[in-house]
Amino acid sequence: MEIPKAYEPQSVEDKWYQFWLDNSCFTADPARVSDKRPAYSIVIPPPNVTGMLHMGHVLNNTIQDILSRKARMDGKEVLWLPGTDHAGIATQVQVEKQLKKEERLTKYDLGREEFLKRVWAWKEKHGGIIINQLKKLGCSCDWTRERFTMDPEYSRCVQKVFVELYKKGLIYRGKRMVNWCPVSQTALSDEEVEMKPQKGFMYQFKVEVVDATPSSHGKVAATPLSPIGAKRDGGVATTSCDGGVAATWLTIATTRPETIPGDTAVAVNPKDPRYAHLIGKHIVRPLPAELPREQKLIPIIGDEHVDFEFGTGVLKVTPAHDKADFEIRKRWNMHLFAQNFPKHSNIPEIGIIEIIDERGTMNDLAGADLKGLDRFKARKVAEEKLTELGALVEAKPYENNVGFSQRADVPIEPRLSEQWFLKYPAVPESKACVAEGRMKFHPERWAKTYDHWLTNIQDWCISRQLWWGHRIPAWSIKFKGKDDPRLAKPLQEMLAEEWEGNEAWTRSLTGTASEETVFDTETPPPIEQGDWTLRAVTFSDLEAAKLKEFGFTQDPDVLDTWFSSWLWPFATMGWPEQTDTLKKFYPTTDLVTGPDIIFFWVARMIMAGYEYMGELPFKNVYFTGIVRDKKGDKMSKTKGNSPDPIVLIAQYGADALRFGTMRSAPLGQDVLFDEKDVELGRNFCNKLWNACRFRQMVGGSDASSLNQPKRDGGVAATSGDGGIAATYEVQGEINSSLLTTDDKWILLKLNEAIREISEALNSYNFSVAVQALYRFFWNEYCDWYVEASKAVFFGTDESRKANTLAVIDFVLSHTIRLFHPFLPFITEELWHGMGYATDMPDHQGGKTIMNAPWPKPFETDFRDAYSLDDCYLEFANDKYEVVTQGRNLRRVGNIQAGKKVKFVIKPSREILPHDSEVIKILLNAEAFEINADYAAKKGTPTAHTPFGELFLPLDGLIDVEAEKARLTKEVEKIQAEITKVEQKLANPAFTQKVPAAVLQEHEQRLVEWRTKLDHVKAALDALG
RNA sequence: GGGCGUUUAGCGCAGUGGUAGCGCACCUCGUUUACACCGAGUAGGUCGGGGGUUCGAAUCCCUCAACGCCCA
Repeated sequence: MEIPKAYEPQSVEDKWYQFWLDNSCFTADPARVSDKRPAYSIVIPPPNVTGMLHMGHVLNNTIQDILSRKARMDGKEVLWLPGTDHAGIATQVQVEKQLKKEERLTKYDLGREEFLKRVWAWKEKHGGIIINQLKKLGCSCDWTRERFTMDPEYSRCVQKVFVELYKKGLIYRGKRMVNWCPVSQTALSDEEVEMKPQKGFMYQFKVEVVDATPSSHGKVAATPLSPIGAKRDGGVATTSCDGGVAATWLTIATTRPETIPGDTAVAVNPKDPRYAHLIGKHIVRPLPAELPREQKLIPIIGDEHVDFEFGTGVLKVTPAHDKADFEIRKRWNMHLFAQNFPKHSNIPEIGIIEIIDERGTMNDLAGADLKGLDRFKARKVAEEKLTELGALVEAKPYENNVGFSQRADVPIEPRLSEQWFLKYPAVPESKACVAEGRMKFHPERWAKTYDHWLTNIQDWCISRQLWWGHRIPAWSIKFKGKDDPRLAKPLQEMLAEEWEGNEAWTRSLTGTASEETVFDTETPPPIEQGDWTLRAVTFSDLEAAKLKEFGFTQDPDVLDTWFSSWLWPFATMGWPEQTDTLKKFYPTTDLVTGPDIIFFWVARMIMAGYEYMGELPFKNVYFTGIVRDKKGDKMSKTKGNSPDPIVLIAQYGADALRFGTMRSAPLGQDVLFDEKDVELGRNFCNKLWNACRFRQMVGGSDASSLNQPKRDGGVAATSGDGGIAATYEVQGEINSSLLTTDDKWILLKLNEAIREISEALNSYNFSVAVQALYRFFWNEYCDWYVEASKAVFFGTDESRKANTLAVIDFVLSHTIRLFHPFLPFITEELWHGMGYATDMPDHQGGKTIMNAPWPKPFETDFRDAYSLDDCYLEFANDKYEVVTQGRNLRRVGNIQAGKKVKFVIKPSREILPHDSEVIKILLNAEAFEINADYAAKKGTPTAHTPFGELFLPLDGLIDVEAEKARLTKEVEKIQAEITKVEQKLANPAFTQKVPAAVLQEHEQRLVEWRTKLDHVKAALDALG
């Protein structure tokens, strides 16, 4: 049958993926786990359910697939658990965009319920895309266990966890500064904010300093300050206008003048000699301009955190719109509180004025000039206004870091708002397991980053003002007292019994033991003297129904997406039930993810693992690099520098994509991806294909030397259109006595490769493993062994031919297995097509290469049986050196690559017929003559080789001058080396101190170089 | 400002104290019965700069620089 010369991956890949699915090859069975068959598990980092496969996914999932497939071949019971993430903001934004584009509607037009229907519809339509793409890539996930973070059971886990943490007092509600995204209109956690350098201006404006005393009703009366002497650069300035009353001015620097109306204080460092004496006085805030002077007075306070150097050393404090300023206010007010307000009785508590609304628009309190403007527009207007007032001192271009919303890519607005927060559980355990090495990070350095984050950990803002996500399982109702008629009778009774102090209590409204609700009350704000809030938290549907009945309303917010993904390793395995899957496969073995989500996800999973399973969730974490383009830029949709992996797969094959990606992905470094890598992968697959094709051609079924077919193939391995057909049989036993030096050489090389590749994989060094495979297969097997084997196949010794086939089958059947984790499709095709599957029991490769045993380095017995002594490595290397030298001579003689010529050697040792035949073929020589008495003519190109003096008799056809020049250059090179070694050896410090072995090695090196020099000089002389 | 990482041939990378390597690209030759998605052979490097330790440094130490990432 005609076999295609080039490998055609498309049909092969689809065929085998379907075969694996049909035969449940990826399905893990906890019942099969035993001491002899240990469990191996990975949970996939769940991709965004509506996302598309990108190069980052390719890298990440190829690695997981390699680990999984290798573990199967190691005889483990493997669970690679897949699934998708609902990805709150990302998905919601996507659907909103679509809605706007196609129907010109906003989510508010539809209402929450209807909008969520649309999101689910979107999910149904697009949710399968990325899963199918992973299948295209060859991922061996257990699809029967596929999970989605909003599956009903999963949602229940999320709610259960929320309730338990609330009960423990770790979840609380609070009015805090949060990172607010004015576009998505939701709070974001610190981790979702990306700092980006931003070009803007540093504005300096001056304000008047006044003495002020608060009047009895809180208003401040001002008297201009008498002149003071201090005059500093940019700091305090005293001006005296026309003999009038002199005023003192402070200069303040800011990048956000639009927030001036929100300033409630000015802070200086109490240790700053320029300003310390001003603490306790007030300044006149320039904006809003229309306010009466006494309403614009704000205090100057001291705060040790103020940087002397930054700006003018005077900081405007906008507690409602800046995190640091919020903290300053808090510190100051606490300081006053601690001192019972004695010292600075003229400085009241610092207030807080919100001037920007949730959409990033200035509100009424921002003043007539700014009101209604977008915050960036307002900045311009504020600048104009300051100029108009004569307050603006300067505006200098300035670059600073601004927090951006990762999703919406707009500057976040620090904003005070009511949110849910979580105090992280199990922090000490989580820190210890990595610090003590029970959990390993690869590369190790990420452990530091992890530790640092855990040390400075901040409470997690877990609420999001979104609609798509897990609704917070908290309900509330307002009431005035336990007798408030707004409360249903049972609630009144409950309050009467339980409501003492502020402790939370648990009750079952439905009277069922398994269904319960946690209750708690919130104190009303003191000023309003408003209602109390009765809060109820439950994950029980029955209880929730009851709450609704009693008039409770559910919190409108949803939980941060990561609040569901941090449960992923066990929630996907059936937790809280103690399922068999959970029992056998948790903790998981490896986690493969990007370092960009080390805080978002990895750290939080570890904490959840300890909190809920009492154990770490995985033993190893492999952090991939970031995939960049060949110029080093991060790949992104907006830049358009990210190739579509699916297009690449269609063009080159999934194996090629995997191979190319892994080959260029060094441990711990970013991956500079180039389509050339995929092309290389395709070429490699083609080489593999053709090497097998060669085996098939030399050992076809009509070859008399081959055994009769043993069986009829078994698995339907072959395709009528393009596969390799099993038209011949696998060769049987290798006959030790018939092994050539080439055979021994390649077997020893194979052994080296097995060792090297296994070691690389065990240490997660994938690119090293791929490169070792590449080198072994291409440079050692194809370039030397296959070529050398032609000496046998073109000969007449049938038993030798059969033996060589046996060696080839041995090497190929091992090599294909070594390749399988990297190139799952082509290896499965060849495994069957070459007939290697038929020699194996069903569960060990007979059915699929996936379960074929991973090759092990040879045992001593095996080496002895086949006389695999390392001396054969050296001998064969010497032989190939003769060939290389000979090819060099061809080049010297300008012999065209295709032309057959005669070589002569004056042997320095015995050369057996087989070896001389190999040399002849590898040199593409007409003849390889062994002649101890050969007398070369002047001008005959010659080279010294390990087998003796090699000649290429050409009857003076060569360019003597060019060859002389080449050899002269060679002489110079060798002489330089000799000088180097001689100098070393002449140094007594060297000869006396260096270890004997090193000294000996240097001495021998000198001898070798000198011999070589003699030979090259002789060759030069021979040219005349 | 603090931390981490990187800097070796045109490009991408190996190289844990003892003769600087691999792949790709380049250049030359070649369609020989596995493969032109191929084969053969050249050429190409003061190992980022400076200093130190050492008989000996790409490798260890110090320092500077550039680039990248993370945290303030």
